[in-house]
Amino acid sequence: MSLTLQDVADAAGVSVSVASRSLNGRAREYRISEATEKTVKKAAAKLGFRPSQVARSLRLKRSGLVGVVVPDLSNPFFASIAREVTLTAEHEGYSVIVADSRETTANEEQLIEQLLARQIEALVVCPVGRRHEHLSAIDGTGLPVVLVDRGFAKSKLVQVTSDHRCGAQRATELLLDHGHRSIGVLQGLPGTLPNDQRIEGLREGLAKHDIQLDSAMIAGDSFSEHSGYESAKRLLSLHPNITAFFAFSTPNALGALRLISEMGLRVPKDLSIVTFDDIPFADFMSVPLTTIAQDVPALGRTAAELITQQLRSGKRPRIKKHSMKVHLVSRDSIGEAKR
Amino acid sequence: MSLTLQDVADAAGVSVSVASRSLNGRAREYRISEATEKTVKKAAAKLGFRPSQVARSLRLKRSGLVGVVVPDLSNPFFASIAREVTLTAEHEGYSVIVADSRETTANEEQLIEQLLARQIEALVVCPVGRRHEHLSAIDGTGLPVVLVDRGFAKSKLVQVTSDHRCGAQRATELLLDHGHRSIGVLQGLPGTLPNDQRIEGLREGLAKHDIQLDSAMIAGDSFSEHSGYESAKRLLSLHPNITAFFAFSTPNALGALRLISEMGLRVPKDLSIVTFDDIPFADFMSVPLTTIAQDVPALGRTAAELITQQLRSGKRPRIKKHSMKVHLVSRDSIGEAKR
DNA sequence: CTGAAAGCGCTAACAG
DNA sequence: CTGTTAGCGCTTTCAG
Repeated sequence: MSLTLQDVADAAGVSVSVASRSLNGRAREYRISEATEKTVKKAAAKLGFRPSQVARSLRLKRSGLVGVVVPDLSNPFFASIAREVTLTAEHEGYSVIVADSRETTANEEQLIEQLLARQIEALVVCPVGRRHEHLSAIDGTGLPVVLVDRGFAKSKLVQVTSDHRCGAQRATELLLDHGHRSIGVLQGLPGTLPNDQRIEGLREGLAKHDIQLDSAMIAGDSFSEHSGYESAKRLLSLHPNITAFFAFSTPNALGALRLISEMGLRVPKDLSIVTFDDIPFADFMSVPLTTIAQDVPALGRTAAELITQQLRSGKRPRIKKHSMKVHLVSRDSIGEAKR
Repeated sequence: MSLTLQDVADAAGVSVSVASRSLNGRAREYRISEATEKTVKKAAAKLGFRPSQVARSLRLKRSGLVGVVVPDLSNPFFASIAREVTLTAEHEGYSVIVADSRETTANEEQLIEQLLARQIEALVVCPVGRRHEHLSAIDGTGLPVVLVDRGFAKSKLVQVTSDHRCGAQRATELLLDHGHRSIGVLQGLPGTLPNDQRIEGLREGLAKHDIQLDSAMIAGDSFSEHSGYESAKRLLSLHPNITAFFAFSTPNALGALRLISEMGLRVPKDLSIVTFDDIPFADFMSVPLTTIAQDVPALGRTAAELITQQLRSGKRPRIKKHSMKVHLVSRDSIGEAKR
């Protein structure tokens, strides 16, 4: 099959050790004559020698592999995170194995198991759900683990998430500033950190204006368009006086938008809407959505940095929870509340 | 560090060979007593033994790794392809290493080199550019290689692409049927198969109506929004009688759209537009773009199937070029040409 | 039915 | 300056 170091050594007329040392740029260290080094390198090049990383991994006990687990790689949000990790990993001489958990924790666990068997040196995961025992267990092992996006409030894991609380607060205040007092909230998956932190921000935003959070105004069970549509429908029928929606994800908002247009209403004339996340092509939308945009590449980049730091230093980062700034993108989906 | 088979063997009071055989479900084959098998499995479970894939790979000369190289993982198109490959690979017990070539062939070559060093068993790549010698070389090695999206007309590589020609032909005829005779073409990267096949389809569509392709009506040098904007601008100034644009990618179309709105014109009243590809959220756009949509998951799935077939049979597929159907998504960006 | 031992391709002591 | 050799963790002949 493929060439081995022995072949190169033979071709160069040296021993494997010399060949190994020459090719690994350690000729100096071992005081190998420049001539020999050249010969070896030339032989390797001529033969098209490609050292086996697996043999290397076994010997060095370093696989040079980083695992990335996301719930859905076709979602631009996760793809972007995976990309950032991949780019820095490549830069650092690592390769990335990506795994797609298809939004289920069982898969997530199983895939991580596989990754560990492959001797990955670090793991970044965008967890699916609310359980994290399996992740904590790995972290306890000493393997660097970084969580992205979905974190867990009460865990010592290293995690990087957007500042959902602050973002939600701003969104809320924005609506309040436009006179909205009856705000329908289209939430995502309850129990996840992003969702719950946004609720928290919402509560704080309202509190600033001395308004109590009314849980009857919250609906939704996932970050999907379907959930947005159904929740908007339900809220609107229960509370016809609603003047604005706060959607926790763009799909949620899109669902609401669909309902609104089906009802023959207009945004922002009849109903206002603000949403979390941002989508590509937002500028070309018929309803230019005002959103709280996450800096997705920053999430990925920070995770990657956290990983490389640990890989290099062998030490855990001091700070466990990393919060990425969000920013308001004002478009045109918020109008003045009618009284 | 982590446990070895020896540890399990010790714990179970057997030899490594028996341990290995028991855990690999080959107890029967080796006529190991059920009792011993159970003991071993129990011991392994209790210790939390995880066999080292790298040692296994070395011994078996099978890494269980598939390489995927894309130009930009954050692009939903490529992310979706990567996902499909990942899902089937996972299903087949393989893991996927993804690499992001950042749209340059030099990176692509280098990353593939790394993947080969990792002893990948198959490679799927969405090539960046126009060169393919490096890919053909690998293919010659016997390693299964499948190209997706950007193919190469004159190469014996296995490739799966959309039926760009047929799609372009339909788009062209659609425009012609609406009376458009002066059509500006916003092309992508010339020299790539998708681009050139679309030109071909365009030519055929026109030919059916006895119209000659006028290369002066074609502009553009990449699949980017910038190229779309600039090309539309140039074409419109050179040929003010243009009544419709045929954009080769959604970004190209978006660029044109931006120019059109800057000029205070309306789609489809003043100008019609049809585009290739499809974007998520297209239904929510202010200009509902009529497009020729590719079946992106199908591209990825087919590539994955082609790979698994080869992995299983060890044989090259008979058919090299695989063409995926495209379909017309009629929205509302084409109007009747004014005369 | 079970065990000893070789060897996958590489690196690093150790010995010249 | 260079070569010999052990061994990373696993599977698989080959001998019992």
